Amino acid sequence: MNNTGLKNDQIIALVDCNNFYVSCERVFNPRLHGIPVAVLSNNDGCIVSRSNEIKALNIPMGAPGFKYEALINQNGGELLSSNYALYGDLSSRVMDVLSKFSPDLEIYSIDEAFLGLTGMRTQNWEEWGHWLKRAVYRYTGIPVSIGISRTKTLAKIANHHAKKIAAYRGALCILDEHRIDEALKRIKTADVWGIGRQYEKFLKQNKIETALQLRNADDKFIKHYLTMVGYKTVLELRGYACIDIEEAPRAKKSIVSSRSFGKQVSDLQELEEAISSYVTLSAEKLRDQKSVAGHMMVFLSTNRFKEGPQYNNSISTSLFPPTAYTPELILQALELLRELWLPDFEYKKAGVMLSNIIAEEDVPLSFLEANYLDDKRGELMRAIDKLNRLHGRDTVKYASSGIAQKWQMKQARLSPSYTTRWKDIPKVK
DNA sequence: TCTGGGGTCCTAGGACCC
DNA sequence: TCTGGGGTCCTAGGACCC
Repeated sequence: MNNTGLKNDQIIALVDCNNFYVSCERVFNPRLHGIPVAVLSNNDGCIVSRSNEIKALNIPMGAPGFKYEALINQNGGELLSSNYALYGDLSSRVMDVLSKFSPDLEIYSIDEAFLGLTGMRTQNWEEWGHWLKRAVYRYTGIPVSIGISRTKTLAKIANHHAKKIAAYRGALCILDEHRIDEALKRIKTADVWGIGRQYEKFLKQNKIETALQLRNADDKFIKHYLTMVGYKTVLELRGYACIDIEEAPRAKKSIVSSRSFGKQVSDLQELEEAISSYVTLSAEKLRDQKSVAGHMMVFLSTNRFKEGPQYNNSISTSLFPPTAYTPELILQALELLRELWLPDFEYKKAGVMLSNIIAEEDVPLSFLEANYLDDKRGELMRAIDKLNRLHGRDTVKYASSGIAQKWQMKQARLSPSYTTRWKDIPKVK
């Protein structure tokens, strides 16, 4: 809740990249324009980004790729592996452009940002939105949609319409009551930010189907059944800002690294390699935000879509003193894994979660155990992180992560890393 | 053959204490 | 006969987000 909790004169824009991963692929591969294109999740599993042509074929979000491969091919389309190096890089370019338009920028996800516009002067916000949209496209090649209103939740709704209704040409501003009512009337509760499938179902049973009906719902009823979180959503629909723009990203309270394997894995040693890679990744993220973890969990599971004996289990340990020293974390994780592992199962996925995360400087003093940051171990981590940042991930890696890595995920349809790897830079002939 | 990965917040209920 | 009531901390599970 912000300080006032009162109806406000804020102006907030939500900028959302259209079909982001597909749009990234199209920036460097013009052949993909105008044909159905979908991008798959890790391990070439589910469809996580769809071009409009894919949506027109009624292929749902999250569907397993293999089920729709034939249909996509028949329509001259393409299925691609996800290329996060590319998307991450294009995302920062988009955010960079946005930061020139307002100092008040919250990067909400890889393809979305809120812009605080309060205090800016313009006669026509929609015109301003179209101008911003053109600028982002010109500098990055990424098409975006822009919604402008009084609260984040309302800006999301404006954005939704801007994207869906062609006449708005990608930007919509809803500030006066009449326009807000019109926008809310035309949106289902499930399309409201904060209302998911369960709440939609529940609300429908109670004759609340549109955002407008939700906004007008009884306070007590909402608080009781949708908790305070849902109540804040309703207040936001009424124009009371409850969710502030956060310019600085908050430190993570938990960090998970997990992957499905490219094949079934039974062998303990292969699992050890995987776990050790995941720990390495998690610890890097931990040090990136200048934190240490006080708790670690390792988990392991079989393929839930396959017949046969299932095993799905986890085991955890406390870390004292809390640490981000990779070798120590690997040691502990492997110990946990050996306890967790049972022979004769075909494993499909494993992972590591670090939690009880605190800032480096908040590590309690201990007479028994020195803080890793204060001795050679800290120096080592800083040196390795620097090398990997400079020369690419895994320039320096741990022997326990293995060389062969036969369990690695499948990425059969990966596009080149046009912007982040020298040898993949497109050549102009 | 082939079904992702990474987060947050809130609440209820149990354990424990006085 | 009569079986309190409040506080805190922790965890598991459920809702949501991208």
